[in-house]
Amino acid sequence: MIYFRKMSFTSYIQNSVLQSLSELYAQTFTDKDFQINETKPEFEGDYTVVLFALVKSLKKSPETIGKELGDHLIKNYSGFFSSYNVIKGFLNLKIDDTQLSKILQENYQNKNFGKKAPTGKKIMVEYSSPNTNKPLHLGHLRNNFLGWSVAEILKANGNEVIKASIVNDRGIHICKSMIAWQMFANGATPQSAHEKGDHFVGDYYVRFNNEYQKEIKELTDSGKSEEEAEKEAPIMKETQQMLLDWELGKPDVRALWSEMNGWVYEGFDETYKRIGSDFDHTFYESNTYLLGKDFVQEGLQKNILFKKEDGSVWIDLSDKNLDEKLVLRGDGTSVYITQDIGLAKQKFEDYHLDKSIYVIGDEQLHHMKVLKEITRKLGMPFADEIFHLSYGMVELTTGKMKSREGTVVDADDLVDEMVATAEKHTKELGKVNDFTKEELQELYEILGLGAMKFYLLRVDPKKRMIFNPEESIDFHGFTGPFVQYTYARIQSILRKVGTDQLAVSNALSVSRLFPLERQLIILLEKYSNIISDAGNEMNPSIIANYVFNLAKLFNSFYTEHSVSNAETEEKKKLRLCISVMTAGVLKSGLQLLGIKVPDRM
RNA sequence: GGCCCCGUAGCUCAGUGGAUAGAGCAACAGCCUUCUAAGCUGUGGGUCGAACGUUCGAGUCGUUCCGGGGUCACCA
Repeated sequence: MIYFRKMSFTSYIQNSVLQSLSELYAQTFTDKDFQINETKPEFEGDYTVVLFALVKSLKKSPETIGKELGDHLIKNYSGFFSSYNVIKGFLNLKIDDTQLSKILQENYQNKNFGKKAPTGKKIMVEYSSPNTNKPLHLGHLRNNFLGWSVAEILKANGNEVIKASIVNDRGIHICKSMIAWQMFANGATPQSAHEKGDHFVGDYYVRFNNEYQKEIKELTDSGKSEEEAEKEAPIMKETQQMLLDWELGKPDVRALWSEMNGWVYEGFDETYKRIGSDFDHTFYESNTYLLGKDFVQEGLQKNILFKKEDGSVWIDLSDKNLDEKLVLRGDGTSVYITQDIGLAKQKFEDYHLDKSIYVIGDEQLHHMKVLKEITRKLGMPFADEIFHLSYGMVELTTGKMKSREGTVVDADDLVDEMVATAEKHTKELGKVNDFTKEELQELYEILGLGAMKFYLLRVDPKKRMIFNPEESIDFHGFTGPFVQYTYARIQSILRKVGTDQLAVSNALSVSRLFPLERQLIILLEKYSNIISDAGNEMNPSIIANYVFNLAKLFNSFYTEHSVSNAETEEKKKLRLCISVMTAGVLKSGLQLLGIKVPDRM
């Protein structure tokens, strides 16, 4: 039986204030007539009602309103509020300790605390979307972590979520790797080269570009213009021919294509498995690139699309401040947007989606806007449920990552480096010397990936971020390991004290709470709202910030108050409950970020 | 040039229109015989890019400008 709380503190306070206002002043108010904030630490109280906006309609001073409202709340909700004070237009309310104990009592063991009841909505989150001509890099990591985390956050908000990826497995870029392999590999395979498949294929892509540049230089040296050279370079001509052969389905080309893509998928799978990315469905462009042509005919009939003299088909988006956009070439072949429209439609039809989310970099904002507008003009019912979750590019201190210039931070290398750093720190501290080799390796992975995921998810997705490859990602402060450490510390308490007595006694009879105790319970109570906010904004950084603040507050509590040597047995029980619940929320929050927790570190 | 995003401490970032703008890193000073010091406590550090405007109240909303980035492909 999963237990979902009906009302958070803030909505309870909001309701009680609304109720009190109407009883006091015989007027109707809405939640826009006042605000509820957390009380600033320098004032006495937990939550603050900001009253200024009420002054006009009530024609009373804010102090008077505060006094009247405060008295009324204390009188009518005495079990909930214990005291109040008014400073200028701020009504500071203090929540009764017994109310806090009650919340703790009811939820400290609830594994689903903060999660929402089913909405019945089905949402697809498409992310990752790699090309098969090169390995994954830092930018893909941000995409993968973001997509995975948003999917989990949407699940926590009660939605059914389908994680999907579309693999760009066809096109000129793969042919480049294939041509270079034919020219230089002498039949080598990832096995014979002892290399991960995606890196192996990626190396031939780089090889292609080197060769291409060499040919261009030779041609320009012999007097050709740069433009001519680019067209005439033999290796490029071969590549273009190969793409044509691929589209015709020439068996030898298709066989090589399958084999090389297979190598890449083996490499990708290894990386995905290690970083914890998974997909419920994978689309392949080789299967979808012909989609979307049927709507062209339909659009032409409805006069939404028009044909130019050369036979190419266009849509006019000038009324939406966008230009004309080509949707079908003169020779009848489709362009990128064509298949995107087809795939969008297929997704909604095959999966009966309520919403389709695309996790794609902000460089494609325009493209996604066009896609949405075209589906709208074509009258497709799902047009408004296409959502582009755009995120900022990851750049290096030295500028953008460019695969051709070798300035790409490789995903596998970075993971290795993070895990190695975790190993170094762990060995220096020497707290887990009794671990087996396997246990140690698992710990390093948990910590290294935790540091990396937290680092990439703690900032607002839509902001571009700058990564300095010279400075390793930190393990102190606002980091994954800091939160993981707090969790491990709590496990240490539980090992020492044991939780047996909690199971027996249900009643928490502590009447007075210390500031840190009540602050922790109040912060824990907010987790539910945090999950909602993160879901509404599709923003994992809200979770990351929350989980950090919770860990930080717990660490203060930890140094200030002892659990095992608590002043009384009742205090001990209370603090055990706080510790158990904090650990649970930390674990749950980190899980939404794709980060695991260790029992010791 | 049109459209979109960003500009907060030395660095990386928080900050639903509300009180004296906050963290982490870096710097400095303390705290391990007691549940894990990957921690805790404290100090210093800011004309919130600039100027007007709306408001009882602006880092937050509006306008203009300055600086940075993206995009405006018959590439994906």
